[in-house]
Amino acid sequence: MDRYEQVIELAKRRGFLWNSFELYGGTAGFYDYGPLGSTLKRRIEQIWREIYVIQEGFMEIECPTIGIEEVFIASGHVGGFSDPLCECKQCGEAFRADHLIKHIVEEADGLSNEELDSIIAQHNVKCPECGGEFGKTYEFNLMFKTQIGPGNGRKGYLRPETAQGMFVDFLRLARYYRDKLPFGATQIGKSYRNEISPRQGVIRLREFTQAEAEIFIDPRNKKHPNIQRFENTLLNLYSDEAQDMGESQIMTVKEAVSKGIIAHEFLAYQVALVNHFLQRVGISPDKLRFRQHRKDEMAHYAIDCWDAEILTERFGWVEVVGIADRTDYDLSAHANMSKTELSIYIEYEQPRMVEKFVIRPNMGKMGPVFKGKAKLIAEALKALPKEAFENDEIKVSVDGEIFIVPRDMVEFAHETIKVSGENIVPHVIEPSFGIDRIFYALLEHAYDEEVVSTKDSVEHNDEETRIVLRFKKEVSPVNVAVLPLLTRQELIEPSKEIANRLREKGLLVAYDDSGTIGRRYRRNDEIGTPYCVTIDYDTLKDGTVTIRDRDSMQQVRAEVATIEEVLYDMIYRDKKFETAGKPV
RNA sequence: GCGCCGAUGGUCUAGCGGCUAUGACUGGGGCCUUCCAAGCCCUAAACCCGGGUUCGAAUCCCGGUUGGCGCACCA
Repeated sequence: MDRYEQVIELAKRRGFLWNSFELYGGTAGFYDYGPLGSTLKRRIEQIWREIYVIQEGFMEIECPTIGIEEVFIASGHVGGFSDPLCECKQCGEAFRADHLIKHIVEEADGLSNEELDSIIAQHNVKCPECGGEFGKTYEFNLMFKTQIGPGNGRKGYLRPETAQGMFVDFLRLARYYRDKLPFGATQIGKSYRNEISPRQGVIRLREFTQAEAEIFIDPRNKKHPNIQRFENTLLNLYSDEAQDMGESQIMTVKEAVSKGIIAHEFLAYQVALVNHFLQRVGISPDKLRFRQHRKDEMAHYAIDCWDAEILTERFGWVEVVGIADRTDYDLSAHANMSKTELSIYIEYEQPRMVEKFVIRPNMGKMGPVFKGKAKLIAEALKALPKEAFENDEIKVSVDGEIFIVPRDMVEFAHETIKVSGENIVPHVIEPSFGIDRIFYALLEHAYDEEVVSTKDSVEHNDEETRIVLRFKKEVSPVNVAVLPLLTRQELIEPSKEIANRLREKGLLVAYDDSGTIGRRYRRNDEIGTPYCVTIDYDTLKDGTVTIRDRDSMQQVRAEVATIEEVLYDMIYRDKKFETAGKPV
């Protein structure tokens, strides 16, 4: 069994991850999060919220998981997702069917699959790799399609990313933030991609959870006001250049910016923030790197793009976060599609006096001549370039009709006007997290097997393996296990009382009185519970309990009276275990 | 979507045409128990689905589902 299998086996057994629809045989690409899994996932998301929503101030919004067709036409997903593919029967190589016949037909992209098939057959197109014959063309679309409403209602798609919702709401968001850049919005939610062949467990899913932030910034100023926070933070960077050499480099954020390795300060801050988040939830720093997209793999509109990658035993480096400067691509695309300006008005510090060529149609003269069309013609005149007014007669076209306007019907002049600002289309910085992948990486990095001696190891010379999930305390799905040492009424009652007090404090508590104490400790090690509180007969005498530390298996005796504060502080406030009570 | 290999209680597994289907661990109940998977008793729990071959199929064949690997794909 390799590490992946061990982790998945444990996750299945203990209620972290289950195959969806198992009762009916299961379906690839879908996973259920069990009781501990959904708790762990929620705690990861909660830390993400704390960082992005509360600290950075990028408010969370919630958009539908179904989007209408226009949204995905604008975003490029409709076009970019439905490539006609066909495969060579001989070597299995897949090709874009329309590309294969480009040299035969002019407009190859508009053709149906059947038309493509017949052209391929007619012209006897063979596989460029091996000369083999092609199979049928099929549609390759990663979006789930659906119908909104009955009959011939609107076409809809399950969203392939949460990002579009935030672009579509841009004007509302800008208003909410009182038209001041930079601002950002975030969304945590499900996205859907109908993967051809999902594998690798939770690494590639058809329904998955994304946490995305869309940060709108002034394209002329990509500095970050709070960059000093991370200036000296060390990042493991696998830059375009480093990839040529095959080795990543560790350097400070400051250095990465000043050497131009990361395109600009704002992006560098985001890379550092991702680094901070991943380590806080429990990713090992030595299994984390940031890989820059190569020039040829980067989307054409992006300036710079970095993936956070996490090292896993079976899958190698797995991309878990993408951080990109998407420029004004998305806003411009939606502006075009919706015919609505998506920009922010930015006032200059000082109003500027600008020379301008002004056109003033004389409506007194034009009205009698052009009657009802006069107004439209005047509008069209205003849109003409300066050169159009050099002749005596000005040609202008309105609704396909050409009008000749005598020059003396129009006045024009160079004027100096006051301009106090301009409309700017913000650039978008997008950190996009795959929560499910982070979840898996966390399990794998937390998983540990340790050889320990058992109770009767002296007699039997026995050793056994202890499985421990070494979760960070603030993410582990159970904070504290409360265990009566023996299954006896006089111990069970005070135990339940203590458990209730811890719950009132907001801690995630598991109460367990079945089996021997050793068995219960191991059970809790396996699900990563950082502390176990055990109630014994001394508790009844002197009001103390033992607290056992998951990682060291050491125990201290602590006062029952303040037990909830002590545990809370150890879990959330970095209080040291040794200070919790007297060593046992 | 193609090729190769697999699928047996919750988990891991034995089985190789002749069952009433191994075993371990886990789970539940009990006895005993004063801190790291102790012991004893009891108990629950499985042949992925559908066809076929055969007197007889967990076992052989076909199809599907599903998992792994390779190819392709990953906007």
